[in-house]
Amino acid sequence: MQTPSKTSQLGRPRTPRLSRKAIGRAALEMFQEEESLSIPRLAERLGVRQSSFYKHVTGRQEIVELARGALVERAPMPELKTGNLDEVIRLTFDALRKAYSLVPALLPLLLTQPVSHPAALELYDRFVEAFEFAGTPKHLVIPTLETLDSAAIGASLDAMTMESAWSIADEEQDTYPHLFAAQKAVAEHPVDRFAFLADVLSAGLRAAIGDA
Amino acid sequence: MQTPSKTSQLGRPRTPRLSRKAIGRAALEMFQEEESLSIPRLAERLGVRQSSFYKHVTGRQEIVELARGALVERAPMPELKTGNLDEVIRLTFDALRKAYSLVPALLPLLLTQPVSHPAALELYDRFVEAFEFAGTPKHLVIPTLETLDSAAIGASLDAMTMESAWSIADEEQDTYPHLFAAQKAVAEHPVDRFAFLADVLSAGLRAAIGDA
DNA sequence: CACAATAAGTGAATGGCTTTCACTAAAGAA
DNA sequence: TTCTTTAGTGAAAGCCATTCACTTATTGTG
Repeated sequence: MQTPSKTSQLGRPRTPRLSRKAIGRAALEMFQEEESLSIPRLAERLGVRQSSFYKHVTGRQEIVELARGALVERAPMPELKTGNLDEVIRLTFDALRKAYSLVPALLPLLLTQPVSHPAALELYDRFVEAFEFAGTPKHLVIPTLETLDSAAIGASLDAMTMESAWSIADEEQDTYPHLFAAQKAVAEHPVDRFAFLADVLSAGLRAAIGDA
Repeated sequence: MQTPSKTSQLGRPRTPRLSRKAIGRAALEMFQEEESLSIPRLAERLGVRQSSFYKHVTGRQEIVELARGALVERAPMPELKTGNLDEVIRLTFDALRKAYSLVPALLPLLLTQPVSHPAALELYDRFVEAFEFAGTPKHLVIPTLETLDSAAIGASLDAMTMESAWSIADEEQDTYPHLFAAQKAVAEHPVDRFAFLADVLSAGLRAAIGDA
């Protein structure tokens, strides 16, 4: 008649097994490794049953938002205390694309819900501060940030749809002659997409902001 | 003993009830109206059982690609036979964003799979032709198109996450002072995001292409 | 023309998913 | 100590995509 040391799993555990932070981190990890999020599988990773999540979180969407938080916390915030607009543009773009590139599979989900995680809001708050410090007119700061954010997401997703965004079957090459030739041209003379985008954004934003 | 005129629904019908084109159109319509795609509900719309789709299509992803085709066919192709680079940039961006804005809910799905629908490939083929005609170096045409495409998608998605991409609770306004102030500034002095982006892209791409 | 092969639907089933809810047991407050 | 709240469990409901054996019509072949 031994004591039921058999960890009965039922009832409140002596030490908590879950927390919002742990959920966010595990979700991010899962996105990186499996390119998708499933609550049963996340539960398995955390040694817990699926229903347990709903004590900490209202649903799937909130888990995604926690993953955003975990992503931001992992991403290093650059020093932006320069007054140089070009530098702020490039550093911001680079910080964003580096973070996003870690988890391309998460991006479509991040895109469809507003940013509400405190860590993410704080990050953007600092970006805003830097743009204002660099002389951006107040009403253009948000559009500027949105532009950089979209561009960083687009670039990271492009990198995910590896190779090319356009998939042309061999026998169709003559049907789309210009597109096919252009793909060949860039294959033979590779262009660093990130650098290209950074140049475009830098020149474009400086022009748009300066004209204001 | 009357003949079983009761349309038995079983076996091959005298006239086809489905086609790839019809599926694509219905899927696009469903995305517009319900902001999501479900095969059972799509079957209901088309007066058919869910399993029927798999005679025309290999799976969900292919239905999404057919929706892309339907979207392209609905979108009007602009006249691009000008040699003016700025004009080509603006017309391309505008054509893309107009098409994407019709179905923002579809965009995250389009982003995650390569373009393979013939109508879409033909559209991009013509864009490529126009950029070459306007003097873009061959190896920069694809990066340029990708930039415009990402920007158009980003802008259309921003418009979907209505109001603002950043959701700050009232009691947190002081926690993110710069972000909050910037949001107020743009609210008081509204900026046309599409026009802003078009200006940025135009200036930026012309600079990047010219420098090549 | 007969008849085999193929094509287009159906219906039922499988296995995945998210979410809810009554429950249990521990922690914390009064 | 007793009461309330908290953090887990387990079972179930209701979605979803996909598969497969089946039926019936059409198409191709000798």
